[in-house]
Amino acid sequence: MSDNIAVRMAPSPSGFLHVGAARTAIFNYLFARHHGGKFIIRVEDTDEKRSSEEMIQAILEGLKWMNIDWDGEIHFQSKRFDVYREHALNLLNDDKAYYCYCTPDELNEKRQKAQKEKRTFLYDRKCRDLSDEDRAAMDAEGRRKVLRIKMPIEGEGSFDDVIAGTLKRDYRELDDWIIMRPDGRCTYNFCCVVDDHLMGISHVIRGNDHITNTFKQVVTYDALGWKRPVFAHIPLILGKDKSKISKRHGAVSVTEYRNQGIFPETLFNFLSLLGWNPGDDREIMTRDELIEAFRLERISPRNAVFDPVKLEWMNSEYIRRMDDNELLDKARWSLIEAGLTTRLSIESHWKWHLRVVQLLKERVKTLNDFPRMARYFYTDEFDYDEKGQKKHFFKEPDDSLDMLKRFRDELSRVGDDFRQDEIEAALRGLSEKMHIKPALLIHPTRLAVTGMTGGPGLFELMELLGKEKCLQRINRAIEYIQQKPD
RNA sequence: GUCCCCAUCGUCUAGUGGCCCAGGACAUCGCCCUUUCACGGCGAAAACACGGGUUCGACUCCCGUUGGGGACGCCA
Repeated sequence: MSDNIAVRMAPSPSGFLHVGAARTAIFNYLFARHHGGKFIIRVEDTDEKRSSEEMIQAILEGLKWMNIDWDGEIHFQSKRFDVYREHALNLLNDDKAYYCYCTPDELNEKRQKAQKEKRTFLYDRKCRDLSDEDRAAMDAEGRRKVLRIKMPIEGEGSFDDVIAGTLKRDYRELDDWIIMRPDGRCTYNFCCVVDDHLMGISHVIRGNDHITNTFKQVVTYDALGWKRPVFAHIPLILGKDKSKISKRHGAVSVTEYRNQGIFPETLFNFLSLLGWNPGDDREIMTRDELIEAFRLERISPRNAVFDPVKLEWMNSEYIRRMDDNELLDKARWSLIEAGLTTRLSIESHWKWHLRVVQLLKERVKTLNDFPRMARYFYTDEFDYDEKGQKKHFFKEPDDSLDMLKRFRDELSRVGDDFRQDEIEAALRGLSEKMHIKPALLIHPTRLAVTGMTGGPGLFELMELLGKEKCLQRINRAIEYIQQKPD
């Protein structure tokens, strides 16, 4: 019923997938899938100076990582100049465009003059009404020429936008812009119209920084006798200081979030909720739920600030809901990369590593938190937390030493399978004998065994570490306290 | 500067004239749970930018001010 729905993402090759572009892609994707329409990718590389294969690959990789799939082949505008030229020339034949012989230098001079006089620069249409003789003379001189479209000189242009409503603009603020360069390559605004029409794009969903372009583009549709698509200009993503998000705001490319240990599902979910909401209180939503709920009309017209803190929270929600085995499968790489373990170890001792992940699952926000918080499971090389040692080792060093030594001796009597209930019984038994609260024993022990003041339950953590490791680390702490001159 | 857009808690937002002395989420702060850290539970603080209208009644409609953003290329 809606098989005539088609949308596109039109990235210009910038070298990486920006979160703003990613969110535009997501909205297009969600809209297409909701309606069972097509989602096309068209690379806007008409300016070959600024394009390269690597840059395009980076963008495509970002999309693939977020599992955003597109329909059909990827289109490259750089391969379609002939098509654009043909339509540009049609406009010339229909007297809806004309050749302009003004040089960039002349134009720049006028532009600067206008700037100095605090006027908006608009092309003065010097060449719009050149006579055939004038043109012939210029051509005879071999002067370079561009093709400009004839925009209405006065009156009001307008178009309907799903998000912003009816937008109007006085034609006196728009000039006859260039549609084709001297070498026959057409420019963005023109190529965009031609492609959107030829590719059957029904809805143009893009950033609202394109609104000015749209006034130019709708005139082009009309001049070509083509039906306008539906426009939906989505608000921009802002940084913390409320200016358009950029590198100085921290991470802007999806790759950076991947490197920070954020799941693609999280970023997808988070970005889809920036400027849009399903109309109820849901926030953690599966892709299918998002597709089902997505409505263009519910996109807010307001710019939105990107909040990385909420992104991390959302990621922690995904972690907690994830199956343990799957989580280990994802976390293993950061553990390996941090040099804490090896692929072989994880594969051959899956159950043990799985236990590590289970103990940390409730406490991490990103995949990168695993190596940080699991260090002591993998290596003896860790320092004691600064505040922790002051409080649990050196506040009453003699007491700490006494407790640690007595607990060590209790522990050595626990069976070699070192079950957590037995460890706990040993500790609580000792605390009773000493007439002290268990916590007084627990804190120094935790610090001795993990170097940290927080973490998973002490007894389950010790069981996983094993008897030998625990005794060894407690002894090490005892020496550490004895050696430290106070 | 000109033009366009926007304006609810710090942030993301709900709200389309009475249901709102404004609801949810993140963050913050308390309390509970607890060996710690988290999780979880309960609770607190926190917003309709301002000024005029319209209306019996405005967060919701209109105008203006202020603030913010964007666009002003032979870039996309």
